[in-house]
Amino acid sequence: MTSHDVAAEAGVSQATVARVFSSPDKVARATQERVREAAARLGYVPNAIARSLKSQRTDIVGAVVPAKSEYWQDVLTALSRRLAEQGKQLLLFPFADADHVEEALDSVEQYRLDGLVLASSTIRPEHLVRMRRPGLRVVAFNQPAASGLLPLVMVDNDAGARDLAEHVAAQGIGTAAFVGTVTSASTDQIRYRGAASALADRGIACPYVEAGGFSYDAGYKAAARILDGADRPDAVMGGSDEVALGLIDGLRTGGLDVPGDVLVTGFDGLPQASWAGYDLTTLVQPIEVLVDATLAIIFDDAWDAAQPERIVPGTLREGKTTRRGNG
Amino acid sequence: MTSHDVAAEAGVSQATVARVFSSPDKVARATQERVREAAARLGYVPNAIARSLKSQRTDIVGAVVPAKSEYWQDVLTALSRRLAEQGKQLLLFPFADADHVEEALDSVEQYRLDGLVLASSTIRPEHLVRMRRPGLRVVAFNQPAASGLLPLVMVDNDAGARDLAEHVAAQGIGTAAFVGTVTSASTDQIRYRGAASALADRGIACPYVEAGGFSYDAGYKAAARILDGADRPDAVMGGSDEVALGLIDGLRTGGLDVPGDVLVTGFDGLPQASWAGYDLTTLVQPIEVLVDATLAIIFDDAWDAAQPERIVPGTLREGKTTRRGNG
DNA sequence: GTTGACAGTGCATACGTAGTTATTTAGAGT
DNA sequence: ACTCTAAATAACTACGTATGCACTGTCAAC
Repeated sequence: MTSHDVAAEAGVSQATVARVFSSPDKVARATQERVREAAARLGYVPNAIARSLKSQRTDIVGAVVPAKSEYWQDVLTALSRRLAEQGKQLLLFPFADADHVEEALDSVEQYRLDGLVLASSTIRPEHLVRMRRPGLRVVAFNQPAASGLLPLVMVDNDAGARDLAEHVAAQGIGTAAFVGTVTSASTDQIRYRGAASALADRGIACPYVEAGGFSYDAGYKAAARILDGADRPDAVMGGSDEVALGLIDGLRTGGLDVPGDVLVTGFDGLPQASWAGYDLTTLVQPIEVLVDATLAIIFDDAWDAAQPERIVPGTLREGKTTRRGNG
Repeated sequence: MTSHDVAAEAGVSQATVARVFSSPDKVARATQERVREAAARLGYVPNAIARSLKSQRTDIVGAVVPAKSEYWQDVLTALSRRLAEQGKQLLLFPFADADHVEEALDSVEQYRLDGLVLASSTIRPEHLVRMRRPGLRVVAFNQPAASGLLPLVMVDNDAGARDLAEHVAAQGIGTAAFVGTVTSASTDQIRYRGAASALADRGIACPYVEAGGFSYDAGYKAAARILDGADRPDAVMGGSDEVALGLIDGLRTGGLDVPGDVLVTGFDGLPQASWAGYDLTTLVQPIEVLVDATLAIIFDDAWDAAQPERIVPGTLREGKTTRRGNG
C-alpha cells in the first residue's frame, strides 16, 4: 500500500498524495478530501522509512544509556514523552557495562538520527569525541567529563553536593563519609569534592568510600564496610539515591538506626527516595528542565556551532533521614 | 559518504561494496579487504534507513508500554538487551495513560517495524484487533485479554496467585484481602480469582480492594483504607509488587508491624521487592524466558499463521513479609 | 581442446517518498 | 477575446541500498 496506489484510487498523481500528508496547505481542499478518503479506504499509512531516506531526517533521537539504572529510567521516560509530543521517537541504545559502549555506538552510526543523547558518566572521552560527526547533534547528559568536547546539559552537581553537605552539617554532626559509585564516574568526583569542600569549611572530615557500582547492592555492601570501620561517621552521603537506599538498608541491617545513629543523604531525587520506608533527604534533579534543554540543543539550529553548557540547579528535598530529632 | 563513494575509492562497483557489508561470503577475500580499507579511510557506515527501504526489514522492534511502571522497565531492559545481541533495536512507544494508546499506535504504523510488543493490561481489545496488520508481527505481553486475538506470552498468573495464596494460608491466617490495581486490568482479575479460589478452598474469605492505580502511591493509600475498615485482615495480597511495597509502607505508617500483625505478598519479582527494607514474598516472573518467547514469535516464521499462547510458570520467592515467626 | 560448473563482479533496477520543475487550469483585468 | 498571474497538479528525479541477471575468467573433468 503506497502513495502510488492511493493516487490511482483517488485519480491524482503520487506527488499530490505526498503533499496531502506532508504539506496539506498546498493542495486544494476538495482534492485533499478525495485523497484522504482513498487513503482511508485502502488503509494507507505513509512510510516513515522512505520519508526519512528522501528528507534526510529520521525524526528519531537516540539515547545511549546504561541498561540498568533507576535514574536513567526516569530520564528516558521524560525524554520520550517530550519527543512524542513533537511527533518524534526515541531509539534506545542500552549498554550493559562500559566495555560495551563501543558496540552501542557502532549501531548508532548506522541509523541517521536527528540527534543523540549520550548518558552515563562512564562513557570515555575517546568515545565522546568519536561521536562528533557532521549532521549529528550530540548532547552529553549529566556527564561533566564531556565539558569542552560536546554540548553539555547537567544538574549543578557541585552546588547540590554543597547544599546537602551544609544541610547535614547544620544537624550538628562531628564526622561524615561520602560513598561514591565508581571513581571513573565524573559526576561522582564533582559531588564528592563539593561535599567534602563544604564540610571542610566547617571543620568536618569526609573520607571517600567507593561502593564499586551504581546499584542498591553496591550501597548495601558498602554499608557493611562502614560498620566494620574503626570510627563510625555521624552522617553518610550517598553518591546517588540508589546507593543511598542500599546504604540505609545496609546500616539498618547492621543494627543502626537511620537517622537516629547515622544521617543519610542521596542525590538524584528518585521516586523510590520518597517512599515512606526511606523518605531520603536528597537533591532532586529537575529532569523536565534538563530534558527540555537537551532537546533545545538538538533541534534549535542556533546551537549549531556553539558548544553550549547548560548547568541547571537542583532542589534540596529534606526527608526524615536527616531529621535528628525523632531518631 | 555512500557506498558509491567507497566503490570509487576502492575501484569496484557499488554492488560489490554493498555485498561486502551484507553478504561478505559472496566477495573474494582480497576485494573485501580493499573495500573495507577504503570504507575505513572515508569513514563510511552503511545507511540503515536505505537498507530498510530496500530490504523491507527495519531490524527494529517496537514496544507499546505504559510510561511509568517499574515492572515494564525491567521487561524493556531484558528485551532491548536481547535485541541488541541480534543487531536489532528497540523503539519505544510509551503512553501516559490508557487514553493515549491510540496516539502511540498511530506512530507505530508509520515505521515499518519487524515486530511489536504490546504491553500493559489496559490496552483495550479494539486496539488489539486494530494491530492485526499484514507484515507486522504483534505479540501481547502479559495481557490475558488478548487471548484469541493475538499471539500471547504471559506468566501463569492463576497458578502464581494460587501458589502465593497457599503459601500465605499455610502460615495459619484467618482472613485475607486482595488489593488489585484497577479493575480494567486483565492480569489483576486473574490473579485475584486465582488467589480467592485457593483461599476459599481453605475456608478463608478474600475480599477485593481496588487501589485505583498501578503505583506505590496507590498501594500506600489503599493501606489506609484497609486500616480504617472494620475487620483487619491477617494477610494482604498485592496485585503487583509496586502496590505491595506501597501497602507495606502504608501499613507500617499506620502503626502495624509487617509481618508481625499483617502478612503481605506481591506479584512480579521486582528488584525493589528484594531490598532488605522490604524483602517481600512475591511471585518472580521469569522475564528472560518471557522475552525469549516473545522474540521467537516475532522472528520465527513458523508462527506465521498460528496464534500461539505461551504461558510460563513463575517462581515463588519467600521473603520475610510472610514469615510470621519473627514478627 | 572442449565443455561445464562456479566463483566473482558489474549493470540495472526497485524500494516509497519529497521536492524541483514543468504544465495545466481558473480567474481577473483590460 | 486576449493576456497575465497565481494556484493546483503532474511528471520526473534523487535519496542509498540490495539483488536478480548477465558477463567474465578460472579450473576440473572428460
